[in-house]
Amino acid sequence: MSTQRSTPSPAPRRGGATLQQVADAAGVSLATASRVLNGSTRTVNPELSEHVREVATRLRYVSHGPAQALARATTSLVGLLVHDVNDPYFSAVAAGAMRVARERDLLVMVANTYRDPELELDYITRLGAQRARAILVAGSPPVDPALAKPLRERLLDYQQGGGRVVSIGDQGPDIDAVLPANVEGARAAALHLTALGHREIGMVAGPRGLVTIADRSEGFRSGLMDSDGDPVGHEIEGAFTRDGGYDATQRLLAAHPDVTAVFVMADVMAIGALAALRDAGRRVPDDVSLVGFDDLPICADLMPALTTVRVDTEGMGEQAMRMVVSEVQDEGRAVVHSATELIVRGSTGPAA
Amino acid sequence: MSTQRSTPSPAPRRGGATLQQVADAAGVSLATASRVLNGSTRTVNPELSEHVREVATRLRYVSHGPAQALARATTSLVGLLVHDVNDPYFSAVAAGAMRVARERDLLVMVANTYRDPELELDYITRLGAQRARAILVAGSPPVDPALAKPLRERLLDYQQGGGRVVSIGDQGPDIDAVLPANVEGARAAALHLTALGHREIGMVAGPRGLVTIADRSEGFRSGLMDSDGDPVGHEIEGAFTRDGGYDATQRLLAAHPDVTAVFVMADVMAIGALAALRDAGRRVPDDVSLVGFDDLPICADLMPALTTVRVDTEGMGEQAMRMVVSEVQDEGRAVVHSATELIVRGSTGPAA
DNA sequence: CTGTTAGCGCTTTCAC
DNA sequence: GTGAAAGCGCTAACAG
Repeated sequence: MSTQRSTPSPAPRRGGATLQQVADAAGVSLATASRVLNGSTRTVNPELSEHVREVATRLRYVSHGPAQALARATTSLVGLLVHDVNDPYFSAVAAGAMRVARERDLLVMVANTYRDPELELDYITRLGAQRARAILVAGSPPVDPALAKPLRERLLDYQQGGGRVVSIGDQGPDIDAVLPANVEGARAAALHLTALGHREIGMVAGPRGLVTIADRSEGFRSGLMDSDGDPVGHEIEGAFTRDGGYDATQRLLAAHPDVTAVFVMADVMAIGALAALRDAGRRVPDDVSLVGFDDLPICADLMPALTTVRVDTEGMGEQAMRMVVSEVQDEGRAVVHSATELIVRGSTGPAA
Repeated sequence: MSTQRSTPSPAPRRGGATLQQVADAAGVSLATASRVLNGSTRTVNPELSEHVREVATRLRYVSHGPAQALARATTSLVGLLVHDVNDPYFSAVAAGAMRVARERDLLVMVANTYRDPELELDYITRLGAQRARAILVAGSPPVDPALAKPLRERLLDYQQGGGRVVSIGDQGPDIDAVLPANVEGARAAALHLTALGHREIGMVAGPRGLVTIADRSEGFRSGLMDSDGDPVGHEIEGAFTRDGGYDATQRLLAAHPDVTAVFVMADVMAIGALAALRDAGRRVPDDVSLVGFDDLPICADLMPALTTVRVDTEGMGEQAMRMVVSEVQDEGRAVVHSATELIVRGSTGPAA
């Protein structure tokens, strides 16, 4: 576009001085400058070192990440795949992960996949292209092996290329994971409800294709099974959002007006369920008891406060990030379990 | 650690094949392979192109981001500085920013600064070192120029190095910004309350050092000023969290038991305020009206639903990210305003 | 403890 | 339309 100049003017350098310039200005070799400025095990004469450091500061030297990555064949970048950062569940996981990333001097690239398999694959490729040192997968994998396979394979590819993968939720063999006790938590919720005398119980599920939901559903049913009085669960599916919960609850009430308790498999949805119950004129917990899952911070401030199953979301994020920087196990994959706990609050009470 | 080998075994390549290997396998030059595989304006014979593409796929070639960054002197990485991703306000901004980042094929590195100035500076440096193409600053800057200066200067440094900076909130001259109408929104809240007949009004502020809070406080006071009946505002400061709001409201009630309305300058805090009011036996809105700020999604589902000032958080995130990739203005900085709107719900009513 | 010297993988003139 | 070659900025042997 611009006219060619015969004397190539020294374009204003993009990122300050280069290491070479610092070395020259300090009267040392490139190697020495490198050693003092960018962490090396090799030791350098303290005085010289100090001098180089001064010159670097004066020249506003800033290391060139990409160049270092190229030379070192490794980066300090970690990818984090979430369904949606704007969902409190994932933002908590992200916050946990970032806390330890910060301690370890890692930069976190967050990718919102909107639960779109194509996007997920694409992001993994892009993170691989950036030579991210690791990828954290926070979203629940699909139950259907056919659907899970592409993701899993792409992850394995990436892993084989030298990257580390840690998943929150089971992505199958060879992929390290931290596993929330969804089954146990849901089971506890069921026992709680049946102990209160509930027999006709609604189950508001999120997308059944997700193992998270499948596990919670299964755990709840197993709890029902082991309770006296032959309690029965009526399951309905909804979108993984507030409105999805609202909508599903309406349908549940229409189909089974006699339920005295509802188990909603995610708090985001439970918020909608609470609204639906209210709009339907059902008092909580007097007419209908409500139990959620995840224990989002807002739960305690809902009216009534929501009984729910606590999941240590931040802790899982931290744990996953810790695994990323840990030594890889020689034998088999690393699996860490994260406990869940039933938190009883005001939204549950004895059956009417 | 491991014993030195005389024959340096060809270590399993970290990221699959290199461009050179693809070129060789395809029987073309490195340059040609580069042209077909990584976007170039130069045109290549369609057949040859197709052939190279096939070979690349077969060899599982994945471009090497850092190497490209080095050669091109530019990256597709953007930094996003937030106080805390786990705060719904920031996670919404992040979600908006990521949506357009995705459209533009940009990867977003998110940094949690916990409102720590040191950390902020450090992250900017690190993002600069990674040669991030731009930095989005989402957190409110400090009011005190002395405190704002280091951040501002670091940002300017980065910008001078060729990076783009866009801030949500005013970081001063030369830094592009998207500015939420905090003053106007707060003003509207005041007018709403005084119109309902309130005269003794509590103001629960977040950290007064932040311009966001200062603006909201100022706007509210100006609204009070322009109202009839000489309404008076009692301001109290609290931490920028649910508990901060709870605590500050308790103190407010103790100091000014006669308030009939409370304006809380952030919804996160308003959630705590609502609880404090409830715990103090004040009915909302019968005894005390409550107005928040931000319009977090949960507001509509609180009991009562919270009257609040809507801020287009996601929209601001989108806008900011859009500015990042837009042409830089030749003259002066780019500033975009984002409107706010009072949303009246159940938490406000006529003065007792 | 310090300097020399190969690259790391890719882009981009510049010739052909 | 295609290839050869010169780097981009830095690290890591290797030799002194």
